[in-house]
Amino acid sequence: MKRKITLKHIARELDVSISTVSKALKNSPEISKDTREKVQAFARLYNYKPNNIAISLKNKRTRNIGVIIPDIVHHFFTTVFRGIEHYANDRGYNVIVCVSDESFDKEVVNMELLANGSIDGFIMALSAETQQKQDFNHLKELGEQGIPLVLFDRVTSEVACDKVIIDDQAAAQMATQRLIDSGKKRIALFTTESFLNVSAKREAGYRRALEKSGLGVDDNLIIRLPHQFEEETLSAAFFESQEFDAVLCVNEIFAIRAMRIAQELQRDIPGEISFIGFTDGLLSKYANPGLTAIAQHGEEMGRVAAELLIDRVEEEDDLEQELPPYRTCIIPVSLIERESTQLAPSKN
Amino acid sequence: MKRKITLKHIARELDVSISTVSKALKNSPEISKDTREKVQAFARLYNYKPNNIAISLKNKRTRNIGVIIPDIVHHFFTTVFRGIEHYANDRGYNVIVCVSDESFDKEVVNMELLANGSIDGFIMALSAETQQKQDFNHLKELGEQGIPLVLFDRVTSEVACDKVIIDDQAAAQMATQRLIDSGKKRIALFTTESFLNVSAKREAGYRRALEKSGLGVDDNLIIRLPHQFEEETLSAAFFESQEFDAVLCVNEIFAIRAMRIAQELQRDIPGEISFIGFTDGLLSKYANPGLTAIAQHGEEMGRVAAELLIDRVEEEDDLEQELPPYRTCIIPVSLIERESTQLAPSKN
DNA sequence: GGAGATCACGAAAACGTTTTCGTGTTAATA
DNA sequence: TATTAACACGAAAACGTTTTCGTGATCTCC
Repeated sequence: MKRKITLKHIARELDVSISTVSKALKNSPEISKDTREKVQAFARLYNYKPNNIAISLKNKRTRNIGVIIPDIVHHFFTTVFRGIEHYANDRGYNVIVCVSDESFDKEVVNMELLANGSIDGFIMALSAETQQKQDFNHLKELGEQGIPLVLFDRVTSEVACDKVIIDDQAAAQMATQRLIDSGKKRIALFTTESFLNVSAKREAGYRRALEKSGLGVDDNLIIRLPHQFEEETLSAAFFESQEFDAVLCVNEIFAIRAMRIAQELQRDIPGEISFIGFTDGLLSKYANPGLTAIAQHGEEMGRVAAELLIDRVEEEDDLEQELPPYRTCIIPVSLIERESTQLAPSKN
Repeated sequence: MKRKITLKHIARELDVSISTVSKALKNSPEISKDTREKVQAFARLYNYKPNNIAISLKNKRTRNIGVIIPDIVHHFFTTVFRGIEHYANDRGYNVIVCVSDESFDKEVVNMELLANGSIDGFIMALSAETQQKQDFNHLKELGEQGIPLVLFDRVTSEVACDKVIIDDQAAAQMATQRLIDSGKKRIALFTTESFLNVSAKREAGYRRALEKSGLGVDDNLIIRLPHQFEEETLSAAFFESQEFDAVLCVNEIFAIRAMRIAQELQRDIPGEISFIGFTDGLLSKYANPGLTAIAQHGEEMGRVAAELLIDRVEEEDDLEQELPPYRTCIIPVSLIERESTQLAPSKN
């Protein structure tokens, strides 16, 4: 087992000083051509690679970024993650992931662990519990410590930092409007408890579209399902007690389950009932019939988030160059039409 | 912006030495009760947290583990990842993820980057390209450098290390046998190019079941689809040119697509054709009809992989305690029955 | 009251780099 | 030939810890 070789070994072997080796490897003009070549040849021969940890300690920069997400087995988050990872890698950064499991405590613990030198900045989406508690002290502290933070998707106006979101309200309004345009009159909304920021905004957009079009909102058509979805919660009963001709769902699972119940009740899709779901994931694509979905372009979101973060991390190196103000990027959504709807062509 | 406080700051402030502070914080009996309490109070007040990087440099242990997977937007891999992450966190480790995108080069580059001090060991599944090239030098080098490695799912016998797999052959054989037991006589196999280790093994299991039961293998019933699945590849033509009454698919997507074609051709599922797919993911669960699937228990796989790795990492600390031999853990699969089959009760 | 033990603490090396600031040698210049 | 400049390199500090070892001061015991 050949141990890793260090500058010190090379120096001793070649009978020069550590500083000379270090400079020679960086091609410093301070070192003679002869010595440089000798050192570089030796280094290559023994496959010398500098120790990342030592460099991090010296530079106070790790080239690691911390990503904290509520769940990893979740199509949207993994999509964002892929965007982050690709962009970060291209700029020479590695990604450390922690999963909060929607728990406030795990979020705090994980962040504190990483904040002590392991990373140069954070990218995260708030856990459900954090949004419920509205406790953001751990995030505010980052600011005081000078650790950059980018929030995506699940954000809060309580903390000042860069953000990347979609315009949930506009997206929901657009989708609802498209259903209205296609002739639907009674549109239901399947959503979650409203402490989730995104759900609240989507509901607002849904309401707005109905009001603007003069159809008005019937609160009986809005049903709120628990965040941790249980199969029985969404039952056929609702389909039989209420009349509606379209459904907007704040996520894929709700939509898929709802479609299945409709099929069991022999309702025609999209004729009798149309369905649109948020988040264009695997389920939407492979459902039968295919589910019309609002694509959030997670990969693009991740790319932008990583770019904002790394830019800020690297700007901080230039001491006292004043930092740009915090930005909020809005990633445009798009509506992917499939068989669960029969929409008129878009006006745009 | 209050900068992070260090041992040196505390020492200066309290007019003691750095060593005293360090020991006091660790409750060393060498330090008087008075001094300990004074130091600890001060540290708490200023929220002192030791710098991870400095500790890593000192201990030559980072408490990070590197995970390299071919794709993150992939249900099975994220499931494994969740198992790794949870277990690692419980033991005080963080996880750095890199995605190889099924590319040999990215796999090598990412590993080299992390191997220079950033991590204590690797957990990985081979990229498709690596399996195709059969080039494992980057993995063998890890061994020489004394960096522990655990391979899962996509493994190779070429490198000596701990491994976690499912018994793909036995699983495929079991599933095929169950189809036979339920009265099916002509069972098709939808698989990928065979350079993927797992596909090859699953095919072997399929063949074995058919041969043992005396049905024999009809090579016309085996179709090989490209790994990067294109919609058109799997067409109705096959359904019309061949007669078969069941299909075993090496992944979910193939199965879902196949079911859909069968439905379009008005074939009754499971009456006329039954379907079983490998990997029990979201699609299997939410398909209509639900897809009977072979569950690989990714989370358990991840847990075991992380345990093997961390055990080995920590054993290496005890110098010259001889290391245990490499182990291969086989995670049992289970068959999740849904509506795409009508199986007789299992014999076990 | 002196020998040895115990106590409480500090100095310094070490981990592997980078970087600043010498310094001795050689070459160019007046 | 004396002065300076350029050159090529080394010593040492620094990043923030941990840990070994040394050392004064106090205490115990005969």
